Amino acid sequence: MATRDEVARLAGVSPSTVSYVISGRRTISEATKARVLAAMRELSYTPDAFAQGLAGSRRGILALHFPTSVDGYSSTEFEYVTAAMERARALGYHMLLWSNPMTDVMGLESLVGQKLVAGVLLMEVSINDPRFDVLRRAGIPFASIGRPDDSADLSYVDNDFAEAGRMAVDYLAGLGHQSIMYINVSVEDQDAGNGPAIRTARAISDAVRVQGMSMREVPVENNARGGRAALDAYLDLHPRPTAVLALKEFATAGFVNAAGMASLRIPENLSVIALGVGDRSAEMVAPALTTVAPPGEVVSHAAVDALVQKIEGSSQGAVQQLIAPLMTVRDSTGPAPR
Amino acid sequence: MATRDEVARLAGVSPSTVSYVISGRRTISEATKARVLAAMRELSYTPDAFAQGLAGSRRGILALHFPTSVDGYSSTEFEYVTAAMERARALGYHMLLWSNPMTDVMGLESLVGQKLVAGVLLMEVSINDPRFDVLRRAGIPFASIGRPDDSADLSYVDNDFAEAGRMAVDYLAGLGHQSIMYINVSVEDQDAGNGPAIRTARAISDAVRVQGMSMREVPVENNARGGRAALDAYLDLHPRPTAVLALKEFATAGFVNAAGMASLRIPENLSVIALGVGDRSAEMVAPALTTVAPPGEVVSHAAVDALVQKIEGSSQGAVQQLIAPLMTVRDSTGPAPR
DNA sequence: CTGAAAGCGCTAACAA
DNA sequence: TTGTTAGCGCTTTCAG
Repeated sequence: MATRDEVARLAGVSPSTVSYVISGRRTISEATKARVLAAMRELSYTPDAFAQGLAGSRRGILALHFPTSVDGYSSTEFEYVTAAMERARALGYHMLLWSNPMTDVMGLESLVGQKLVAGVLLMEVSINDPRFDVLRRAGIPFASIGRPDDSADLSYVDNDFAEAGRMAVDYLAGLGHQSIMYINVSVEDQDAGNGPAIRTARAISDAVRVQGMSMREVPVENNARGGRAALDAYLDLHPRPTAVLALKEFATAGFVNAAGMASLRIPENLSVIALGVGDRSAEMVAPALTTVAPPGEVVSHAAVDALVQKIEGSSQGAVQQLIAPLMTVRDSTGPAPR
Repeated sequence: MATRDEVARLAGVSPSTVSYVISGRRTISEATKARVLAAMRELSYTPDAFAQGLAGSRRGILALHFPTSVDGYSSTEFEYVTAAMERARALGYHMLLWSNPMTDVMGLESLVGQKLVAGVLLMEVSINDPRFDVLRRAGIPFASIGRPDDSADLSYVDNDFAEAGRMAVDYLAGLGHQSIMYINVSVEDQDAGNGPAIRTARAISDAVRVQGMSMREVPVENNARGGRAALDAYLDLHPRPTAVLALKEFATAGFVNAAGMASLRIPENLSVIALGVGDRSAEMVAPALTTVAPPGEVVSHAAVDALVQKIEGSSQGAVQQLIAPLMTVRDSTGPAPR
């Protein structure tokens, strides 16, 4: 691989001139610029990222912290990752996928201490997430997809759970449903401070109250077994709710499939709305799930934008944004049975 | 952030001594080692990754090239990514997720030219993948999950499609099935050189011949619509096969769901085996899919190991490994109807 | 408009 | 067992 000095020699200019035609931080005559560019192409020169990082301040890598999860990942979550990646690329950054456990505070400190990355984007943020303190103390730019409870000075992008809950409940109310069941994440997850679960529960119970409906909440694990457990819980309810709101896609699929086995007909006997589930997952299930979810790329894009703004100092203060959900009516919802 | 020189000063040693206690490339007396370690902790020192990369040879980052796909990603594919990430971390490397289109040869050249990454791991490899030439020419270590046709000198880890096809067909034969339909990827994907599709088709048709069975092949897009199209094709067949082998999870789910709508009973009327589909996806569908697939982490782990061996020169020659599939019998297979 | 030169924070060869 | 020093390939200030 050619170095900058070789390019300079070939072009008959000083090394710094080569740097300046690349960075554009100095006006260069068209003539020399052309010669330098030609030399660069001739030697197929690409600046060494480590040398650039050491000498300058610009570090062209973002870290995306996607903590390991026991439940595994859904394609919905993956959509966030790929969208973030694409946005980072569009803005001229590489994306380092970092998946240490959320509690690995030391690991995070060390990642940041290496100064490898220009900023950190956090995913799977909990209500009282320990990572914010670490990052704040380290003085590195960061932003998050999701937010903790104390988020006054933070840059984040999050789903508008309040709106999503209301939208789902209002839609069901419009179909004549009076009583719903909410399939929540497991109690352990709730205790761990799962923001989406907590905020969604709040939004739903508010909306239910406004509509004068009733609601039961059932916590289950996010897998097929959890879905079956939710169905068992449902069957034990008297009277049975006519609609179900569910948060996680594996549990939701499990519930719907178990309902089918039990000869419950969706949506004739029972309507189901999946919250926060992406299109592909919604269509893997029969009947295809009606969903209320934010467009995944919008969230990721906004979050990457917020992080980059912090890094490049192109904005003062924190960027805080709630992304409005979209409702996609598919085949799992219908009028309340009478 | 503290630098190495500050640590040295605090510990009362020379800067290089600090480096040597970190790298262990020199024997240091217990006394000074202890003092240096203490100073490092006191200043919470972490070596600067860019300085290390520039000065030394070791660049602690691997790139995982996961090309963007129009069909979106399944959770099965994501499992490969997360498993690779975990393995990289275990071996002391960071993982850069790189998702430029597969045809972006210049982008790949530039990534490599930056010398940011110590090696590249390729995913979604096609039969005549252009990336290998680029990497070979650049002289950078690389390995792949999947393999091209001309793979003599390459390091790769791939699924053992021949074995998978045989395993699936033999199992169906044992259940008395005589005639099967194979849901392949789209013709465009096949033309693009989709290795898994091509090798699986070959394996199945070989196994079918050996068993004296008959087979029909139907190419569809990997989404719910494709699955429905596959069902239409199935219903047009006379006589209808009693078993279906399918390659992609969204299409498979679409097929199974459409079959349910058409009152085809699985597995009573029709058995379905999903090839290469992960457990979570298999259980999102009703009935849960019998699968033949390699353990995803095994593939990724082996591939990362192969790459790191190339980087660290700890092995001569190419590492080539086919991972044996596992069959998980769930609810979508049963005896052939009579 | 362009060049010279001082680092950035390390690794590793050389010297003791 | 430890210290000294020459780079690694760039960015950017200081000088023309």
